[in-house]
Amino acid sequence: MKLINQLAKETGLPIATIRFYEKSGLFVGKKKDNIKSNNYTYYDDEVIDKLELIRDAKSVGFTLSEIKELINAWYSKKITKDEKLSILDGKLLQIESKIKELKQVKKQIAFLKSEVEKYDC
Amino acid sequence: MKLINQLAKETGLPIATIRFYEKSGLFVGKKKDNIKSNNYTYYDDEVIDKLELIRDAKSVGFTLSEIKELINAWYSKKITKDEKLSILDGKLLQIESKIKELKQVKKQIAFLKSEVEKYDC
DNA sequence: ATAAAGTATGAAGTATAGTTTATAGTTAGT
DNA sequence: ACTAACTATAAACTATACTTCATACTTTAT
Repeated sequence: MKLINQLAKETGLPIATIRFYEKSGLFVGKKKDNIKSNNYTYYDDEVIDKLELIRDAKSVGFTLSEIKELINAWYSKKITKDEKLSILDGKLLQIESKIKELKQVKKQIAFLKSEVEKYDC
Repeated sequence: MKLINQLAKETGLPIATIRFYEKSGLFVGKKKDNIKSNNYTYYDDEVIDKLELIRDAKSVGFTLSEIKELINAWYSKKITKDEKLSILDGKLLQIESKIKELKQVKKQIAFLKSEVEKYDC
């Protein structure tokens, strides 16, 4: 079980950001009832995976609420298997389309490059 | 030469968004001096290309200021050829890394799917 | 035992990317 | 000629995603 500082070290995310994500419902930590002196929150290793998923998914243009939906598709017990699979398939489609758009942008940049090289503009 | 309504129709972007992008310096339109009765702005076809680039690049996580940098690398006359090429190469690297992250996210989703299918959770 | 570092919480503040509203003038269709 | 649709501009407003601040308590190292 890890404290928030540990999460920050392992993921490279600022503590305040991790707290913000937790508050946004992207994951939860646990309070230890047997420890009465403090109010610290403990996180298990699963949270590291979630934070890394958040980091990656964000950098390719997913919003936090899309990521939340994705995470819930896996971890939530409130939705059926079929609903989970359909959410995951939806995300896969979204990713395919993002890959297409990235290739499109890449093509445009390659074109710009060749133009810059051709004419000494 | 196109009016803003035309740009909106061709790109699918709201007029207000196009105005916002123009105000943000992502492109410029032209006022026609010979027409004295109105104050309309006219855009040439290049602007359509820019708007499509903005749309695609945004959807894969580029910020407006990153996109501006990219567009300027091509259209600006104020920077040298080598500077342009180095900016474009930088963007290509950024795209490569985004593609890697997308593949990573895809892998994670595929894994989640297989788990959902395996155990009937 | 005390100072430095860590944790919790709430609230306010900031940056980015728009969207909406208000006002006013212009053009096009009938 | 007149109405509907279009254009311009500025300012206020909104949503998302953080970041900073203030306060207070806890743990760790020396």
